[in-house]
Amino acid sequence: MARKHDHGHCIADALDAADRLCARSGARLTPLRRRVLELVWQSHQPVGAYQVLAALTQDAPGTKARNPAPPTVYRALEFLLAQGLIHRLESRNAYIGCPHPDRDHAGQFLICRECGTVTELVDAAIGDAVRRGAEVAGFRPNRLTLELEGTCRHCAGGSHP
Amino acid sequence: MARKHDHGHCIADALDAADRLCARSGARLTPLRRRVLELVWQSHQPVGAYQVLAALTQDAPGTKARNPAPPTVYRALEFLLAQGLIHRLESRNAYIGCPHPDRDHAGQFLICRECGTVTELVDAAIGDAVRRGAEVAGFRPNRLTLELEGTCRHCAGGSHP
DNA sequence: TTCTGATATGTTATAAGATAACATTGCGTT
DNA sequence: AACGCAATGTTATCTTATAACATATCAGAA
Repeated sequence: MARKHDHGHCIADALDAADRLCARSGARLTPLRRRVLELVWQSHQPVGAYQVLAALTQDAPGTKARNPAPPTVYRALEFLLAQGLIHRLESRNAYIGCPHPDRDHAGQFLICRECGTVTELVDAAIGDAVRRGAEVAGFRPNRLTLELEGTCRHCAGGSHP
Repeated sequence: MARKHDHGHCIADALDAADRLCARSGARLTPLRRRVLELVWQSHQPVGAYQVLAALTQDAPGTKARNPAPPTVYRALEFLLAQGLIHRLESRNAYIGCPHPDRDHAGQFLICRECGTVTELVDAAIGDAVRRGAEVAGFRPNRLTLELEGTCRHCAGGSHP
């Protein structure tokens, strides 16, 4: 996540991918759900459910949802999670868009303390190590939560301290 | 965590270790904090802050804290976390006693969906893999959250299904 | 011993995150 | 048009967590 990039492109890509994925799977990416996905993608920082709610509330009053309530948002988020279009960051109670919703994967996240940017990792070695560790303990794994808090390349790097 | 074990022993051990650790470090393990630690150790299932609060409320009315409020509990939990005596399970918003508070380690947890039992792992291979993955991304790691949800040996095992 | 400053705890109020339960809408099918 | 189903709206409430300020307690200095 470079400091400067065409984020509009990120959003457009994500929405396109979502359209394709849902078209293929038959899942209904309704305008509301699509809008929530777009809002979650506003940045590479995780977004809270109530931030999404606030943004929805800002939407032109002419829109369907004139005064959305929490369940509206949580239901949309739930749908997007189920489709693998977003992830939930447990350590932050927040949500973030998934950059490769097509691939099946456990979320592994690097969360920067300085700038809040979250980078998703898909590291087979980590997955393997975890699986092996679980196996030794006789544990049959299902869902992995892996969140690493620290300092990202940009915030640590000498170029712009 | 076998189905049957002398859990009183677990608790006693944990409290002893806490006493020793705090004595050495100069941290003040007050009666309240010690009591909260004891309550967190009531089981090998994670315990919520409000469960601790409820238990504290049950304590003999003669005790100092006749009607404790949330901050009382959260402050004690915060202290125990800082001393490494307990861990927080982010995916559950709950707390669990640390079986080896002396060792410096990142929390790696196996959480059973069936029985709720949490086992703490200290797996160097996992830690290494994560560090390596972070390094490749130019990320300087600080705090690791690793929680694996699944089925534990006992609940999966054929002996008592 | 008494004072004092720091740390710990009490108290009140509220913020933030999430869900239960039921009502309504909208859309495709028959 | 009538039905059935999925999505959304609505109201209320629950759980988790913290802010802000008051009081108490303890260790060490005077």
